[in-house]
Amino acid sequence: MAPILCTPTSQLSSESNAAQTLHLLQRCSNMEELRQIHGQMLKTGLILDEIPASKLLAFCASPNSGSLAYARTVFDRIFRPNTFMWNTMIRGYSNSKEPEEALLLYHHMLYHSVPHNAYTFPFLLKACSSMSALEETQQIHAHIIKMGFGSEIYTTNSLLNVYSKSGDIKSARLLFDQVDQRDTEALNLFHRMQTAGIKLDNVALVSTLQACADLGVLDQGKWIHAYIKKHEIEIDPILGCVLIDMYAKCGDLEEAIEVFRKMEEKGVSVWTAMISGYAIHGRGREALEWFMKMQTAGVEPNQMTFTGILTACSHAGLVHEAKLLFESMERIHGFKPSIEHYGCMVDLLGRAGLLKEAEELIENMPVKPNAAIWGALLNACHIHGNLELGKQIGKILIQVDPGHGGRYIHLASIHAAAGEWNQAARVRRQMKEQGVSKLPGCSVISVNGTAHEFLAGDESHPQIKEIDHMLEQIVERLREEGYKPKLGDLLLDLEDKEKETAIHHHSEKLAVTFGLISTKPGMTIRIVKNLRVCEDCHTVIKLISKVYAREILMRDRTRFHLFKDGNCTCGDYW
DNA sequence: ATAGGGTTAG
Repeated sequence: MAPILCTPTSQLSSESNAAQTLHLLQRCSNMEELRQIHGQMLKTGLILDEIPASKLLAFCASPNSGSLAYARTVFDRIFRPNTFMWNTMIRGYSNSKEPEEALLLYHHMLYHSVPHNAYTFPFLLKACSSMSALEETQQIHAHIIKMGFGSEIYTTNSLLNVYSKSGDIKSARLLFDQVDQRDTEALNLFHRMQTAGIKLDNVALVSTLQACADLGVLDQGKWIHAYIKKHEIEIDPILGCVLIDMYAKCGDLEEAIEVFRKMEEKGVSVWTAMISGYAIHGRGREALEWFMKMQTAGVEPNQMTFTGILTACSHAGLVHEAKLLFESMERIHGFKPSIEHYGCMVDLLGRAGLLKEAEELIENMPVKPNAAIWGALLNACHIHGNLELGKQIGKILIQVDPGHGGRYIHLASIHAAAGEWNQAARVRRQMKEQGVSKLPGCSVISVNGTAHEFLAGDESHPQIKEIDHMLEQIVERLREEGYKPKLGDLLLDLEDKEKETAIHHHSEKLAVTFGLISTKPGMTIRIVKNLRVCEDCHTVIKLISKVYAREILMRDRTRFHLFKDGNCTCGDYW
């Protein structure tokens, strides 16, 4: 069949015919009818008319009609589809299971020099967002600027959304790397949006704040809060919730409380965000107070509130209180505990050393245990040196979760702690054979608004010489205080001396050391680590907090540690 | 014809 060239005014179709077909298309409700209309259009030549053809396409490609393939056959036969038609197809694929097809269409569109309009990019970026295509997003971003859509509100909000959402840290990093590299796209985006007088609305702000919370970048978060105040944006319940969460996760609970205080409508989710905030800071007693205050204020807790409060109890070792709450969930509030709640309880019992009880809970609970449940128990075995059970659980976990590097590392270090070096090596081999890699530990410290990132053994920092020198001094000084490096479960095939060197160059030690050289005495050092803090580092940082009279606030994978006068708020359980 | 919202166990 010959390709069809649509024209705005087709000679072949009478006006009344066109009007009638449009009417039919508008009322069309299923594919069968549509096929008939399509047939008629082909017969009468109306398919050559741009508007009816566009409508036909839009119907086929709309998300709920579910006949994208049909739309494609129609589209492919049109000789020179107009911008609307291209957009329609891109939109269709962006909502489909093959969003990459949207990108391909976009390439064709570029190739054929079809002009873009304001609708093109939001559809395209949606496709990027659903496939986490960060590199493509950057390229498209460049096109957006080049083609002059850089200040179009839908387009910029879509961009912001992809950047803050695609692939957890990577994307958001791009947004916030501006601290280091002033030229990154995202900073430009923010700047351009501001200079163009574009206001970020609540929804855009929510995603941006979430990125801040994930990364723990307090400065950025504050900047956005300031933006909200400056533009007098109303803090609705969701924005408030995320703002509180951001402050809590960035280590500034006091500011979270301020936000809470100023909010007019305090629903259960806002209270829950506060309670969860106290939880990750290990401030369990206060979390309980808030939990009570909430109910006094007439707000009923929901399932998530219980997750929050049980986590708070867990991190603070409040076993008795947690048991009462757990029991009251169903009896008083009518909630059946979910797997998350059981997870909290297993974690809580395990941390408290009540391994037997934790195991019993798992056996008797009405839901099938998942990887998180076993993970909590495994962690407890590790903390309390229950090697036998630990090895058992470790094996189960590797079966349940074979692609998760952390599981192998955990099991291997349990073997190592038992002095079973061969076994430890075997687990590591197994991990290698499975092609599983360990997520590298990474610590970030912000100094004067600049983020400095350290990996273990990282030599790339411009001041690395100074840091190394200081680190040596620190270790010397701490040895005088009785510090001995804990090499016990270090898994490298190295001599002790080399192991020491390795352990002393863990990312968190590098970050703390850098903090000591680059901030004024007495200033709190703030660090965010992507994994759990290592045991030796935990000991060293406690000592540093005493010897160098510094407060060090560190967020690791699970919670905050506030090191002060030689102690840590986690009470050495984490 | 347009994009995008929330707090939760390990």
